[in-house]
Amino acid sequence: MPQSPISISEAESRVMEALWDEAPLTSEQIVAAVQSNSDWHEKTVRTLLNRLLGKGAVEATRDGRRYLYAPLLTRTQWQSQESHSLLDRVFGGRVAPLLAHFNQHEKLSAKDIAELRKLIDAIERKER
Amino acid sequence: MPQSPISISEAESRVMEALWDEAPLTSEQIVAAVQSNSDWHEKTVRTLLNRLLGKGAVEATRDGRRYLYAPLLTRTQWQSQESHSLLDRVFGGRVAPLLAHFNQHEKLSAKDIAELRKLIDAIERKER
DNA sequence: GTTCCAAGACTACACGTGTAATCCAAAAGG
DNA sequence: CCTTTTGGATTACACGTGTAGTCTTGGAAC
Repeated sequence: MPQSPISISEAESRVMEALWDEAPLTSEQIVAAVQSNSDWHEKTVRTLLNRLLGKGAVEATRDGRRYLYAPLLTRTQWQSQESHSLLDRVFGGRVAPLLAHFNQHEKLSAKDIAELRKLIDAIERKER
Repeated sequence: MPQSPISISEAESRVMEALWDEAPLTSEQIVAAVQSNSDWHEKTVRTLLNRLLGKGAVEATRDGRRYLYAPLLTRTQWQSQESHSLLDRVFGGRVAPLLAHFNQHEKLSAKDIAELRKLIDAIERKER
């Protein structure tokens, strides 16, 4: 259990993504990875990385004169937090209304639907 | 089509909820409604209401010496915005991984599952 | 009419966040 | 050694947000 839920900002999550894809990384590698998907200044990325350190979302271990950074907050933990937050804030905490919303107001591709059916089937099989 | 997507904050959405439940309302009624679910100061609620006005998320029509407030941004629009944002930011824009996440990492109640199955069935019937 | 009051308008202020620039120390190069 | 480089630490600053307080103006009450 995380002692107290670590909350990260949108921009910070972009930096985490780099580390979730591969870790540990040097700050230089992180900067490069983030910049491949954005046009942020190197300084910006380093600032975000430091804030993540301060929040305890990543750890830094010395490696010679640099640090190697690795995520402490996992992608799954973060996805849970964000999903929960959306569900509670916007859909009264229930999953079905969320999906219903997507069905009625967003486009679900045929592929989406197929995937969802598979999932439900799998869930139900396990359930019984 | 909303001219440019209206973005509202978490606190502001609490005020919108009052208006989504019932509209039009006077500011006094809004304050009362919001305070039934929170302990915010009346001034706070009025500030949020004014910010929503400024953003074009609500409209105010004069009624004697007061205004009657009504939502312009609909609950459905807001739910779409928020859902989309979560999906794009956190799940690469696809619905199935979101549901898969809930399945693996959150608890889906039997009722959730039943509702989901019904939904998928309904969707598929329409689809073919 | 003058006074008082309430609804709304305007102002306040700290904190997080986006977005960097500057400062510093130790390694690397000469 | 002295200088340059470079990663990291510190500082900057505007904007949105949470959370109110103060100001103002047009009726309501005398």
